[in-house]
Amino acid sequence: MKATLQTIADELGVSRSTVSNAYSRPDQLSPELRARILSAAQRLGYSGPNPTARSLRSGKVNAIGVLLTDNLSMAFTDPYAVAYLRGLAEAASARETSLLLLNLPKDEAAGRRVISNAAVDAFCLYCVPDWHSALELVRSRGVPIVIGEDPQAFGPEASYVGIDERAAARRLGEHIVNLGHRDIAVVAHWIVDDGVTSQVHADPDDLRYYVTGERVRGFRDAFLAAGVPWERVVLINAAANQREEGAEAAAHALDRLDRATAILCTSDVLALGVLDALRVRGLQAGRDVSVTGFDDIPEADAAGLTTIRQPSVERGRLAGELLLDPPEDPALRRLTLPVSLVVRSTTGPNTAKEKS
Amino acid sequence: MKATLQTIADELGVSRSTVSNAYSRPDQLSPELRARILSAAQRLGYSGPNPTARSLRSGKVNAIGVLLTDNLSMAFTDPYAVAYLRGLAEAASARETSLLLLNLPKDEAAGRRVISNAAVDAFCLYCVPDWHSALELVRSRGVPIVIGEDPQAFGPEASYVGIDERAAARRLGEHIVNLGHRDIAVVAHWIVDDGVTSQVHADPDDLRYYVTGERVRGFRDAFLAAGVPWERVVLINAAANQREEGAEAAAHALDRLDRATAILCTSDVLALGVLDALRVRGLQAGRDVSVTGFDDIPEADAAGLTTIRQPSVERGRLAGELLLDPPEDPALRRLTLPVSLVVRSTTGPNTAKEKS
DNA sequence: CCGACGTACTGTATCGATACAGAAGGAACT
DNA sequence: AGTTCCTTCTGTATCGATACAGTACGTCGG
Repeated sequence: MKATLQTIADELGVSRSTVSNAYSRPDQLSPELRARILSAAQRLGYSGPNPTARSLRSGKVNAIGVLLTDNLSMAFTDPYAVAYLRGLAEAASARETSLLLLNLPKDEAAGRRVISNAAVDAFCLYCVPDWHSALELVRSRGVPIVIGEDPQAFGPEASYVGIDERAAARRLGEHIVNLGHRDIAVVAHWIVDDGVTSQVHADPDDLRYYVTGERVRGFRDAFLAAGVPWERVVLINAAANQREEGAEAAAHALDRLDRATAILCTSDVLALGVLDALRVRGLQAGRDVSVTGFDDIPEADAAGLTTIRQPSVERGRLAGELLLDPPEDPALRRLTLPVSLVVRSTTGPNTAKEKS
Repeated sequence: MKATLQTIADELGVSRSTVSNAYSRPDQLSPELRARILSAAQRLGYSGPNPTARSLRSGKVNAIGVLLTDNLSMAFTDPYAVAYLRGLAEAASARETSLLLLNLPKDEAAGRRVISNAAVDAFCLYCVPDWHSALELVRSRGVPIVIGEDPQAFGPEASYVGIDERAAARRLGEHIVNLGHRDIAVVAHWIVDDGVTSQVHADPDDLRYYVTGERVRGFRDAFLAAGVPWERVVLINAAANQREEGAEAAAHALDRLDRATAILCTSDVLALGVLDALRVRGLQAGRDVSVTGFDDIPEADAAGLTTIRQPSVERGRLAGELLLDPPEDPALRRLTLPVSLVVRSTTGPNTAKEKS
């Protein structure tokens, strides 16, 4: 039989309310009585108010639900995701709030149960496939939501912290075409049925994953403005957002007669893999082939990678703050953060002979 | 006014129990009525039983609390920790249980509140400083606990999944002394007050962090057995378990006249940093200087690092299983997993001229 | 025709706390 | 002395569900 507030109250002959106050509102009772209560609690092995009961009554859980797809290790492995989570955890921790990691299993019914059963004050969605079936259920829970990707995904009532993915990607594309590149490959990660890293013919509007789609469309915007038709661009699907897949993907751009002179990637992780592939082939990034990434993860600096810097930690931190201290003004709940183009050594002028 | 079970019950003129059964025990009512209930719920914007209330009544939360020190990014950055968490999440997810990340803040009172308020069915402790003040509170919560480090930390009632750290380290030490090395440095991460990477004079029994202490003691066991006194060993404190600090620490072993011919590290991450430092100095690992790690993280293979392989993912998975499906027999709740010595290219015979 | 049984649903007690109105008693002020 | 106020504690209602015993009603074998 576990001790409860009532156990302590009976022991000391005081009311349950008073014992509750000893924990939750110490100013409501005399210090002496409070000391007696706490020592009786210690003696009886009572470790403080039951969190579940407290949550039921007070309506607060002090937890944010973080939705992760079943590919959970991605959330820990991808440097951008780690940075985001760190920012989120910082904001939460500062408010004595914890993160509940909700790993959505493949089975749809099980996923619905996980969401329904999650005791949380709010949900944070990031890196969640935007077509996932359980998302509607998240909204129906009626708690605050913050999203980090498609600003339209949940309608205007959801908070949003993101960047203008497309405009940012366009800046990378412009940088590349301004350097004179015309034989261009794009390495992107999205979901295709076979899940193999390979060259594909795809319309950027068909790519699953909002972020990937926007970034590729941004590249295309730049190419079209410079007179490079999309058909001339080699689009390569990376089966996962991993360095190895980036290297794999690069093979499709490098090991052919009309070798690309520039490879744009939808993430730094993929770009690092592309750089690996260059190294293996004795090619020099920035001279023989230009390479760009996206995100500016810590490793990008050491690799000299030209990329878009985005405030990843800040994104997470702001997401947490929007959930826990929402501003009155709805406009302030939809934040688009600035990014910057970071030009390093992996991009340079096109030195290849111009095709006839 | 949010809808509850009662709202739906009133709407349809049935009892609250029946509505509850529609969600939790579908076999207790006719399919037709259940369909009517679910559709009324949809109409009234009811998203299923309130998780908090359900938890209060049923006594289950479907969450495991994972204690992390305030250095939260470590948990996501350290490859061993990531692997462990992945295993834990796998075991939890298979049982529709989520992980509640409890980030203990520096402030002690706040840390106690975080632990007290955590609605969890069990706690998992790993990578938590063993001297942390909040740990006693964890035990007093009276829920199952699994620990991953010092098997004695919580007494026999806590489950335990670990390895024999000391014996494993001893195998590395024996490998090194068998190769003829006598001028040895040890790079270890523990907590000292100034938090600077530097050579120190310390007794292995004084190192804070159980794991570091055991591993260093294991090294010493091997040295002593081979006749190498501990005083001859250079012990270097790495300020953090990070690659950069490993490189920094290596300087203290390499940039001196009596250069060490072998450097043993308490983790692969540190060892990778030591290898970086060798490379910068034009030294070859395994020929000029032998280097060992610990853990066998994925990067260790590529680096050719001699190390101890331990089942990191498995450790996490078993921890989750012990918490969620505890075996009857208490002996089966205390698991010591096997490890293996993996000899790769970073260790080799001592080729330095023997000191006079 | 009767008792046993199964199905479908109901009603009340309960999980363990907090909120809030209120009571008792003493101090302070007029 | 009477009023007000403050401090300190009490008592009841309530948060939103589930457990479990109980009821109503049909079915079925003997």
